[in-house]
Amino acid sequence: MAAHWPDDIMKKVVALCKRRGFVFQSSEIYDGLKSAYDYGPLGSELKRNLMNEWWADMVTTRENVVGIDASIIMKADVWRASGHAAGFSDPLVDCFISKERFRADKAPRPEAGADLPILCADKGQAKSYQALIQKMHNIELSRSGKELAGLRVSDDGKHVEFNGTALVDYSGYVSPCIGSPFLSEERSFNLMFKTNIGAVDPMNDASQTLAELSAAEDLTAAIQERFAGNCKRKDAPITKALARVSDGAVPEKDVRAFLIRAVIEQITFNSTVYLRPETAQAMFVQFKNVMETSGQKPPFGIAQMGKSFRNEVTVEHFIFRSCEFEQMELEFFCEPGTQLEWMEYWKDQRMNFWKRYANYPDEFMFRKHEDDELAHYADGCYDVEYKYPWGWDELEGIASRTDHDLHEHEIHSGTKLRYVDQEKEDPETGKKPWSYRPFVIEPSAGATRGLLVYLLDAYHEETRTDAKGKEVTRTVMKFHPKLAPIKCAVLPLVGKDGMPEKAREIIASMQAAGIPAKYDQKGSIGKRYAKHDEVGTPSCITIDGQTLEDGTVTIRDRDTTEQVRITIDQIIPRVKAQLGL
RNA sequence: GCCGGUAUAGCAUAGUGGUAAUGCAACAGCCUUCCAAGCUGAAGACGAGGGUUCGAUUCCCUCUACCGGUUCCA
Repeated sequence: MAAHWPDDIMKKVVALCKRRGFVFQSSEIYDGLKSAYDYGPLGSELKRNLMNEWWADMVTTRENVVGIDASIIMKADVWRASGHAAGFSDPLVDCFISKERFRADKAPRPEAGADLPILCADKGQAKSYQALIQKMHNIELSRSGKELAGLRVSDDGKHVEFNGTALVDYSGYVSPCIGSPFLSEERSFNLMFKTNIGAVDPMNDASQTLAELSAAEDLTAAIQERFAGNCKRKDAPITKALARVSDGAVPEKDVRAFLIRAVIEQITFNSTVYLRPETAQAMFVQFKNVMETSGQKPPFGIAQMGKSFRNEVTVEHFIFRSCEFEQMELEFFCEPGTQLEWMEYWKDQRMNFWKRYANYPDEFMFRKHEDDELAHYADGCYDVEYKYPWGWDELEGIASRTDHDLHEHEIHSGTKLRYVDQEKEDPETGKKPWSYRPFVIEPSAGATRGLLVYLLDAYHEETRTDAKGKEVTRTVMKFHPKLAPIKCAVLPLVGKDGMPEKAREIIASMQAAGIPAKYDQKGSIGKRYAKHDEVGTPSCITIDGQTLEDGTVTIRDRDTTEQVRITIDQIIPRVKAQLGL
């Protein structure tokens, strides 16, 4: 944990966010909505500042990167091509004993005839699991320390046995945590937010159709009759479902529910759209349009910032992992063979970016993905990690995705997604021109995670002794001036003697110079300083009696609390310099 | 999801089977010449639903949300 943090840093940051209007819980007056957050007056400024910095760094200061702003609602075909519709529907399984939830495809797979020891965390847990299994299956496993023995996979691999008697069906795997074979059915993980486009709710049609079909004696025949037209299409949900049923792939008891589900899917098929689970796909899908209209050619990038939506297995740590989040992504298209050099380049660029605005740059690091951790199409991936209060965790992923995405969209859409290089020879044929699908480097950052990182990085508590000898704590958010939601506060020392008027005058001149300055007259001067420390305002200008006499003001630094007296015409250049304008 | 914990005003704490107190903050005003000063005033809460009860914020159940663990991602 960083030295500048108190123990309960998360609690304090969350409280400050609410108290000062950075982040509120969504739908709070209706009891709140899980894992959704609203950014208040200061939070929306902070987020906008961060995202503007990213956009400036990635797009407006580079000749070979252009931006897009795509629709959040995208056609289902996009997600079938990207693999999100299928590949992300990971089969999840619950262990009835330990209650853990895990991915079936990642679980250990003891073979036929193997013993199935259940390994618990400690003796107490072993005892309670032993009792639970006895209650559920009426068997007593032998316990040795924290291990329970007696179960094995039958020789044909179909059952879990105890003393030669089949107890339950064997799923082919056991739970990763304790090795239990007492598991629920596989259920797919609903990654994407699905919705329907169109003014008429497709559920009207679905319920009507189901009411008619469910009256039929032979459901399969009734479906075939009702969907005769759709059944001719091989990729129609109803066609696939009927085929699975006739293959016997669906257990008898589940057939009816399975078919009813397929009917609903068929009816909603054409109106189904998804909220994007990542901003990346639009950049692949619009690759051709963007390249042709912007005059770009590889190496070049398409950048996008915006919201994405995922149903998470678990949401946690405030805004760190939420269902609705905001991304800042670049897809950088380059010549095949040059991708790893570009990855090194973007790694540096991105790490420099995060460190630039941080008080503690050493709390960022790279983590290289091991080969077995990489997606099958990727040929390299680094995460930028931050040292959160709960440990190192991800902030940005920089992946080398080969030409996988463009390739998939070529296949699914039938549109060529290539660049034709007139100057170069195709390495395979040796002939000009070279038509290739660019390889892609993808630096994909979480904007809302970045926000959390800088909230944590900025949070400081300083204890000092006040005039009465009492210990007081100063909470100060040491935001980088570029990120600070309020850039400068102008404070009349007291609300009379022409000080407010003078302050308003100064604010008007600052705003005319492009500095968003805020007026604040509420409460004593000390309170106002404390409040602006807490929201991270880098400097406060104070108008006092002397201002009216000689045209000087004091300017106070947030981090040191030191004040210097300057003339009014020095204010703008000084504040501008601090903001890097 | 699951396990454990929590839920009283914006925040922090009281308290009670007969609907709630205090401090800070916020708001209006007065006063105030540099680091959360003072005075006055007004406002604001028992997370939601159900049950037991004459009566529930308090006891019971359910739900919702949050925090900590467990697993997927930006």
